[in-house]
Amino acid sequence: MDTRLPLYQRIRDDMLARIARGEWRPDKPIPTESALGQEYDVAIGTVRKAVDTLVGDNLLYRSQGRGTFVRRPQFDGALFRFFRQVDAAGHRHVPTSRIIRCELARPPETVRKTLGLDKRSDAVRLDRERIIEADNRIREKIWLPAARFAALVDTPVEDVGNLLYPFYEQAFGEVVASAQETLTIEAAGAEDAACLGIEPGSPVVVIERVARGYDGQPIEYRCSRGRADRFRYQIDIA
Amino acid sequence: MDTRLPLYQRIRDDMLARIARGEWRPDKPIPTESALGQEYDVAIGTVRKAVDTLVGDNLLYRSQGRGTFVRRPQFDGALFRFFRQVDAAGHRHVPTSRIIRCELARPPETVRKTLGLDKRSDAVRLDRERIIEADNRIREKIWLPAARFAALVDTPVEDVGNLLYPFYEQAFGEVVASAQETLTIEAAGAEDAACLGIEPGSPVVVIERVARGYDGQPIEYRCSRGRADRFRYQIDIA
DNA sequence: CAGTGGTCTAGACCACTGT
DNA sequence: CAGTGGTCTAGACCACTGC
Repeated sequence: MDTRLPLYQRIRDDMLARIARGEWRPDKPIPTESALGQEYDVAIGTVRKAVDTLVGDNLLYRSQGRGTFVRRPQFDGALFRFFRQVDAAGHRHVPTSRIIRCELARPPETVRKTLGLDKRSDAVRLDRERIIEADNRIREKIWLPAARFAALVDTPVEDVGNLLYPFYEQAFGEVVASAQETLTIEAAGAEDAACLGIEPGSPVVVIERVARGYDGQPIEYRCSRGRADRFRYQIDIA
Repeated sequence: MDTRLPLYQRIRDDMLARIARGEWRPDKPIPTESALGQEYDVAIGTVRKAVDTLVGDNLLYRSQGRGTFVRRPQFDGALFRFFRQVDAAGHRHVPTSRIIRCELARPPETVRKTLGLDKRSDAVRLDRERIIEADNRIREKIWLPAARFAALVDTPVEDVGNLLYPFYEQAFGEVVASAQETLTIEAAGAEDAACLGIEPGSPVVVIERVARGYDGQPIEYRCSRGRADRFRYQIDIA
């Protein structure tokens, strides 16, 4: 505990650690402000300021009269913001997912480094196809650290739902709290072209994602490919 | 003034309006907290809370011992985040800009609606080429409301610098405070292919941007095109 | 040194929630 | 109704800036 930092920042850091280590779970209330004030032996205003910063960072949310709760991160849908998912009639499609492969394998060098694995360790490889529209699919190659996810290879694919992050939390207690995505364009190879229903050489959008827990440790590496002509991404800059 | 809103929110709204109408200018200090407390006839803590929200939204910044200042928005560089701008030696390139055309013209329907112009009004059309690397250029088509920017067509192009937003502020007092960008991929037409030095049909990244002032009113419509094979975009999701 | 924002406290009162 | 967070106040003391 760095005593040079203001009290409210030290309290903030401690609260963040309690979320990261799972002492406070998503959608569950944290102790009341007066209880925290007593526990940390500070005035309520100081606790409020610490809570304010975490609310500002979207890690907590307040509900007047009920309490303050841990935010459950919700961005499994982030990928779908990238692709048009509205059909001619204006209906939204919820993409379905199909797991093609799930096995222990030796990850490529870049994936190994990204996940922070040592040289000799295997990882769980998960290949998946997602169907946004009849003629618009996404191919995903996913890598997970075997240390935490090895049991996945023995899980029947029926037990894994359409969305992976809720499944990670339910089955392994791993909560994805943030992610970094890198977006590039490349020409489709023969295999991708066949899978995506386009000509070889047609442009393909490649989205690489590293998903991390509250503590910043990498949980998942994911590489998704889809046809570029159905791609649309919108961003607000402030 | 809606008296149902908390005091600090009403003060926040009023301060925002003072920024929007230019009473408080970028990089200039606003009145001290105690002065604002007297002016609004509230306690300093209430002013602090109002200022806190504006600092949180990045519209103000504090400097201890000096004062609180209006943030000068800085995202003219936002476009460059999209394209690789580091050469083989690791040096960063500052793109240069060349204005190709600057005239009054009738804007396309979509541009007219985006800028909120009525049917009969012209707009300033600005075509520009930006050079990121020797073989990587961007073509920009820019539209500006004639009501505020008509004098631009009589301005020598030498007076316009490499960056447009600082010029808008210096010459017209218009400050760009936010923007929305939409990113899609399309096949290069003959003209774009020639300009960008690629084969017709090659993939091109299209970035449409609407730039707005502090008050949310549209200031500029901009459409930029560049070769997709040099494109890279990185985003953090939290 | 005077003046600024930064931190921390203490307490009053209000608005909302669930029982 | 009791308990929660939401608003607002008032004031003490600290740390930094510029003259």
